[in-house]
Amino acid sequence: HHHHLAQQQQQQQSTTAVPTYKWMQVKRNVPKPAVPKPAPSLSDYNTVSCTSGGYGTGLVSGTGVGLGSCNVGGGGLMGTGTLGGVLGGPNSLNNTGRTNFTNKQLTELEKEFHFNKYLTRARRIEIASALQLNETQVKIWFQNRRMKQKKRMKEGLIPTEPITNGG
Amino acid sequence: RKRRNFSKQASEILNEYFYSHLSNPYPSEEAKEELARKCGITVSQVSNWFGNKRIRYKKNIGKAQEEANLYAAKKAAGRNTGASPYNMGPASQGT
DNA sequence: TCGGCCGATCAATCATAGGA
DNA sequence: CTCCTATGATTGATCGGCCG
Repeated sequence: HHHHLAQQQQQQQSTTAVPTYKWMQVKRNVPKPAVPKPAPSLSDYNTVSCTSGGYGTGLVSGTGVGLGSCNVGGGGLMGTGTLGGVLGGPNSLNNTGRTNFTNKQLTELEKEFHFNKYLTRARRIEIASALQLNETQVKIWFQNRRMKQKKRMKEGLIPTEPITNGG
Repeated sequence: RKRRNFSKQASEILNEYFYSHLSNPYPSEEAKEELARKCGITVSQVSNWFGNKRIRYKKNIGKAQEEANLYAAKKAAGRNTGASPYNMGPASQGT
């Protein structure tokens, strides 16, 4: 019940032709598909090509797409983080822009999570810096983590460790 | 850990709901609970199923999905003469 | 008005089950 | 048994709504 409207685009009478509904056209602001830069210049790395606009018929839920396209090189929150690691960061960005958290990073994050489920600005900065992640990355990770634990509680009432029942 | 495919019956129920609400295949929490009960799976599994279904349907728009639609459409039409299995509120559908 | 959180969802991917 | 596809689960990241 949010960005999805059961709005019919076209109602075809023929049974073989299915109408295209809004939800089928919903395209999300997919993260930046990594930076295909085999020859990263040591100086002019400022030219971050973001896929701003240009979705054509795509129904990007975003409001006035243009700035939120790139999750990296943004502003405010992520100061030195730079998710995409424009400077050739050690992060494991996937071809799709999805960050591959390393075991170490996950371990640290989990450890912190056990310490406290919520982070403070200061704490976040520390962790982000320590793990070489974006502040946003850390924030989102905790966000997802909380939701995950909540889900676990709902199903098996067992926080952490999805023990496989032997039944 | 071994993943188990849902029973034929469960898949049937889920598909019936999906294609019966193709215009808005976003079951409400309540509907999910109902589906979960009828399918013998958890609500999360129902959510996963719909999530996968929606995404995969989109990836096949123009292929065989339309055919699948036909399958359920007919089915729903015939069975709805009495107690329709889609009595659950979809997700803020209609007014 | 802005940043953080929640709940739901997306989109890509992993690992396995099932069919030829 | 092997190769390929279908399918359930996982998860980083996005969307809209709400709150201080």
